[in-house]
Amino acid sequence: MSSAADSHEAIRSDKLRAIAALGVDPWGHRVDGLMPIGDVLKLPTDVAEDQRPQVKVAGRIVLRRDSGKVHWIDLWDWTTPLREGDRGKIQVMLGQKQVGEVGWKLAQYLDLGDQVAVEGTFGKTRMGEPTIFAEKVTFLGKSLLPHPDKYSGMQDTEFRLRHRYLDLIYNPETLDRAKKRIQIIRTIRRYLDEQGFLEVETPVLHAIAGGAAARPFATHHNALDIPLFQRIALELPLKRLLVGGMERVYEIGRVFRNEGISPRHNPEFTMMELYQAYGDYRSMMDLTEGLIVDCVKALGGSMVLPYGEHTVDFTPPFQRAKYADLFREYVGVSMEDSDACARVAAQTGYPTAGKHPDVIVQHLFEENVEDKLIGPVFVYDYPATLCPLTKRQWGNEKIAERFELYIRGMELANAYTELNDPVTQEMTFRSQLAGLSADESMAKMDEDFIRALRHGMPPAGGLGIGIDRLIMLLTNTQTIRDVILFPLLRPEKA
RNA sequence: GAAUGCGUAGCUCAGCCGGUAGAGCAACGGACUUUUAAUCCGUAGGUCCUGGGUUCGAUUCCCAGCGCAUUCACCA
Repeated sequence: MSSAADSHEAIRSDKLRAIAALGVDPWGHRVDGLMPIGDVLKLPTDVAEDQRPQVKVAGRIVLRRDSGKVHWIDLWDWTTPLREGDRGKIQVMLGQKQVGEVGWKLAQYLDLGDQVAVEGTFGKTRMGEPTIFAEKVTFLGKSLLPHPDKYSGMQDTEFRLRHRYLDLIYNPETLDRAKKRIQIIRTIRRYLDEQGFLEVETPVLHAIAGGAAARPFATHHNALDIPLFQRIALELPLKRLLVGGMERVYEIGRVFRNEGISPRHNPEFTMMELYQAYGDYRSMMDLTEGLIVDCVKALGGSMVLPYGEHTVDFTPPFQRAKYADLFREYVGVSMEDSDACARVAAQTGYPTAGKHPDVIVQHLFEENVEDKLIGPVFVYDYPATLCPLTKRQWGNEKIAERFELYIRGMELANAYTELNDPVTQEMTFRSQLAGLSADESMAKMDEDFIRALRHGMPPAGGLGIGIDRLIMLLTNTQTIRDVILFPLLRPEKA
């Protein structure tokens, strides 16, 4: 006997043919009048046998017990998380006398992973288990490959990511997170819509990948014979819309950065950016707080959510702290004292020669402050040179009107009073370009954007939120790959 | 990109200080009309990630490669 002839797949294929030989389509067809299994499980079971309600459900066979003239299968559909206590699925009894001749033959060919619909009465067994006593079985689809272990499920990270469809079935957290993600994004849309923002769609393919300092993915348009880049930010097109009089706009969309992969970085991720005419970074703080509080509420109620070994308290108002104050507190010197900063940086081995003082300040901030920011805390008033798209404070050119929202050391939101002065904007673009190495400086100067600003952009506040990281935080997920259904993996070898 | 760890049956995992491998579940055959990770009897299932090296002999030791994970680097 060769192993191939004996394989799970071969055996299941044989069963599939046997099912077809019964005159039953092994790939199923439309079924009407189905009830969600979650709803059936809520029906009362303590009724007399002749009073049992008639039900009809469809789902996947996740467990099977065969005891002679009666088979028991556990059916699962997406309305009930698998493995949650013993109510994660519904038990179905297939009795030889009850399901008819074809139904009984069919029962002999059922495997874990197959999909069936059953009709029957709903009650409980002698042992008190809620059960559908099947009168009719309809075959809906064969699983030609065996499913994961019914008890241990799937543990291997790579296996889970490469078989997300199985992960969704056997690890309830996966489906739960996917649902929560949808709910959070829906909440953001509702919140912004209520505030009068318009959701817009801007191009993914850019001739110039601007709006952030990141390496883009490059592609090529054949008919025009031009290089194109996938967007790395939403900012520049949205601000053009501000110039065009669209006073409150936002976009929730995928951006792409050709950089490393880590528990917090996926090459494509989802960003929300919004721009509000006549606002500033302080109006963005209020809006951000309201938005996140709404998302937390949408998930169920508690304002204190677990994250890893810690908790995060989202009860408003969030703390607000000046960058310079935090800097002095944790670094021990004033960020305006360039010599002192350089000295502290040099002590830790950081090369300071030729670096702009603000770059050194930023380094020290990242090293000494960021991971202390348990938050939620709005850090505001940044050193200006770090923020090329941000308006400077009126009367203090060294300070940029910007904040970042930190929670558990993660940057969750980033907002500015937008720079609407085309002359300053062009200057900061150019000075930034001058500091970039050759491969980083690819076509970042967006002349058309400057031209748009010359036509007059209203003063405005702008906000960006990394949606994936927000969802990580709100769903207690430690890796971005688990809030994205299909994170990038190296392709399997053939 | 670097360091470390991991890769064994469909799944979850043992094991081998070098003598070509085991368990539970799944599968196959049989018994059982109220089971609950059903139980009982029996059977089969493996390129021990890939390629080299050392050795009489490598799944085990060594080297290289591939994949994944963690940490770091990169990353507004």
